[in-house]
Amino acid sequence: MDLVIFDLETTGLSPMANDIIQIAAVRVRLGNILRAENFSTFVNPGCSIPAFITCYTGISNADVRNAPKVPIALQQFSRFVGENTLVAHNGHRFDMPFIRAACEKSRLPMRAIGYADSIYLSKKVWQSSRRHSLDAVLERLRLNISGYKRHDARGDVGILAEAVVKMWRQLTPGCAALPVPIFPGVLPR
DNA sequence: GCTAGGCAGGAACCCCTCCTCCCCT
Repeated sequence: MDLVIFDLETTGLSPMANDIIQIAAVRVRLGNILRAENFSTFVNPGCSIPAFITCYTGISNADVRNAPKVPIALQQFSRFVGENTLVAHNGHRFDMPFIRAACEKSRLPMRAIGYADSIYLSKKVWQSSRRHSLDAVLERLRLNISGYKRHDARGDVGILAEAVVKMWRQLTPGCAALPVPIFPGVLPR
């Protein structure tokens, strides 16, 4: 069983009011990042991207104009994931609710998929800390992120994969099983 | 020109509700 580390960029924070504009993912097997096995796509949200989101993510209307719409992009992502376990940072509160809402809005038939939230890895490694943002995790792990573009799903997913593997090795040196809860989520069927 | 929604977890209190903070784009 592999892990699929993924990240979404969206037009805002509300799964009901906002839409996905980029999905990126990379596969991890037994604690090793399989960099060649990656997925990334811009997503055409069918609406204009707010200026502050373009400022924050660097993703413009021109980037998504010819991209697949949400249902197609999510179905492609779902095929890439297969039956493997998803991992996202704050996925429990952000990414997975976004995917569920996007499926519901597009009336896509759904299937069950397990997912973990890397915030729980951070909470397990640094139990006394209250800060578990991705930036806080990167700072504590002293990861060199100079080759990655932050707030672009492709960059963030590369960074997150490195962070997940590093925390995982600290908690379970053999990287046998992920030592955090696996929650029930959904992807398009 | 535009910057918001909702969960988790703690406090106070005894089972909920309220409150505050975190975290994501």
